[in-house]
Amino acid sequence: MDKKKFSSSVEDYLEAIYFIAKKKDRVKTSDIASFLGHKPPSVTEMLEKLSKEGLVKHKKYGIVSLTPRGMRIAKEVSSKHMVLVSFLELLGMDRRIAEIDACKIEHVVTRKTMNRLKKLVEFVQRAPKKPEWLEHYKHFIKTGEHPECKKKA
Amino acid sequence: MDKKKFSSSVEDYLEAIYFIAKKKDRVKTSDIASFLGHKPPSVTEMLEKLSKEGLVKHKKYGIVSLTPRGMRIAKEVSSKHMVLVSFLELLGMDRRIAEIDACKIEHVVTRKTMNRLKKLVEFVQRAPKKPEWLEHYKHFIKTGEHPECKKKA
DNA sequence: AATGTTTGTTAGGTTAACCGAAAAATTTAA
DNA sequence: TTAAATTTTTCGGTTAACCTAACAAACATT
Repeated sequence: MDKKKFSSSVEDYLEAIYFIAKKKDRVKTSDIASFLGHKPPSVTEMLEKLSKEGLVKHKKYGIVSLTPRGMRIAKEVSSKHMVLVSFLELLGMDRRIAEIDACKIEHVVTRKTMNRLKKLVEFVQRAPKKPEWLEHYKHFIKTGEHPECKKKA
Repeated sequence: MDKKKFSSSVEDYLEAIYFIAKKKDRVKTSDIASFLGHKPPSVTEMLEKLSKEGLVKHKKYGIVSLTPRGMRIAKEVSSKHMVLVSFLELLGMDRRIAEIDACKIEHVVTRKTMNRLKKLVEFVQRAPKKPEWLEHYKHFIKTGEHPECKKKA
């Protein structure tokens, strides 16, 4: 239906605003700039664009908020982010690296693949007991060997 | 040491040249253009750039080839691509979608995460027998239930 | 070898997303 | 409540990667 494709950059801004708004009630240009590591003029410019697109509410020199549409997209991106981080942590990556990858992958992955990864995370989380294969996998990473392949004694 | 970061676009061009060269001995501007879905002038422009960077050999109106450096990068990207496709197929994605995701993710994923995914693919491929958990996972995707969680009879 | 077709390059243009410097608005504080 | 400090915007630039239209080179055919 309403599946307009936004740039990585647009998604990053919306996600940033969403994230900042969870902690501070007034989101300012400078908050977004420092969060994203950009300079204020870039933020002003992007806010103008997002505002025209109906994704944020922002008047000159005022505070920033997400419109319902902006919020919906921010939540979608943020949810991809969380799934990706969980997935990578499952594989035993540090959270730090997991975050770096998630921030990139979240913008390019298809919905179908995203769903699969989400299912995988759920599959593991909802398993009745901690899955053995994950332990075996981690063992394989260290040693290059399958635990099942016992050498003859 | 020599870990210069190239744009997704540069990586795509190198990968395309590498791919085309596996089938045809003479890689031309138009081959690259149609492979990538770009117009010839864009290709000419990029070839100039890649040539200056020492990644391809190309003289006006001539054929294109990868330098050793270009080849190394092309192979790295292509190998990421293959690992990603294998991984996604493991999760039961169609090859078509797997390809789409791989083409995007290959440019943004960190080396560490790439290695983990590669290990996962190897872990499954080299398992002594087809891993049960993968069947269970696919069952979980369909039904939302863990096969182990048997209901009381 | 002249000519027409195909292919590749040049030239000029667009868009997205960043930047720094300077100007303007807002906020703080004397 | 005015002046100073801070924040935000405006303005003008830059870069990467695409494009179209026009031109030039290469190729293929007779």
